Amino acid sequence: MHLELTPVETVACCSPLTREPLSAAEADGIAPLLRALADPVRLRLVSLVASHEGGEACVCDLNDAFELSQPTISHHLKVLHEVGLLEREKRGVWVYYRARTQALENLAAVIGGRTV
Amino acid sequence: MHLELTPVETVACCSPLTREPLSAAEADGIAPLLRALADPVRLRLVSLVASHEGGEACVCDLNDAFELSQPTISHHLKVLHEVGLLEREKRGVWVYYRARTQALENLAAVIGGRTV
DNA sequence: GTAAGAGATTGATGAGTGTCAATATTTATA
DNA sequence: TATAAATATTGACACTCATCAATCTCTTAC
Repeated sequence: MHLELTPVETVACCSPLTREPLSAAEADGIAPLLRALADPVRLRLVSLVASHEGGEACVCDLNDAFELSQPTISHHLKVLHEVGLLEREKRGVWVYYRARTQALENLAAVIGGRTV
Repeated sequence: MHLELTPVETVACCSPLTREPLSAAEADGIAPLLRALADPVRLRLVSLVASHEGGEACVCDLNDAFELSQPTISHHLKVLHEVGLLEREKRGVWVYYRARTQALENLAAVIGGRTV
């Protein structure tokens, strides 16, 4: 129950980039989402989670997919979670992440010029 | 006639983010495009150009739309051009930029999970 | 309660970036 | 040729960020 809107919640309200000029406020809302995605490791993390069976993936699996330290992966997951692109769920000792596909679709709609 | 592929030319070849895990190479190709878009000013620049009548806009108009110095706008336009999202054309003293909407659509397809 | 494992946090460091003032380049015109 | 206007480039500075080693927190098992 939080009142602060994550960037992901602010993106569903904009018409496509190519239809009419984005307002400064809209751009400020969308940019953090893109910045979160604009890293090769985070792109692959989102892709790994989203395409994983069940739509979710355990951090333990994600760590093995990269030749990066565990804190680094944890940091990237946090960035994606804070911006609202990934959901977190702790089950026992393990943490599972799930992609918000609706958020990705909304973002794509703003960039690509299609209506959702 | 250049042989180097701009990021924008490498993005049309990937299946959606949510369908199968992005390879490291694919992620390296897409990230620069997203990084170019992941700035509020550049987002608005692309939007201004793309939604402008005729699909193109003069730099002189773009400068007036922001309270930023002329070199700063020029810098942002260069970033967008280098990555292949904007095309440049010089006509007389003025320079016109045009958005590569196909590139935006391809990028949106990778993010949003739809096939182009 | 103690040990072990999963994941997050902290602090540090080097690389990258947005911005501006100053300057350069290019084009048109007088 | 000289002058003015439109863009681009350069150099500098503050700030952000990706990464790691070390440490911490939490959960389960013995």
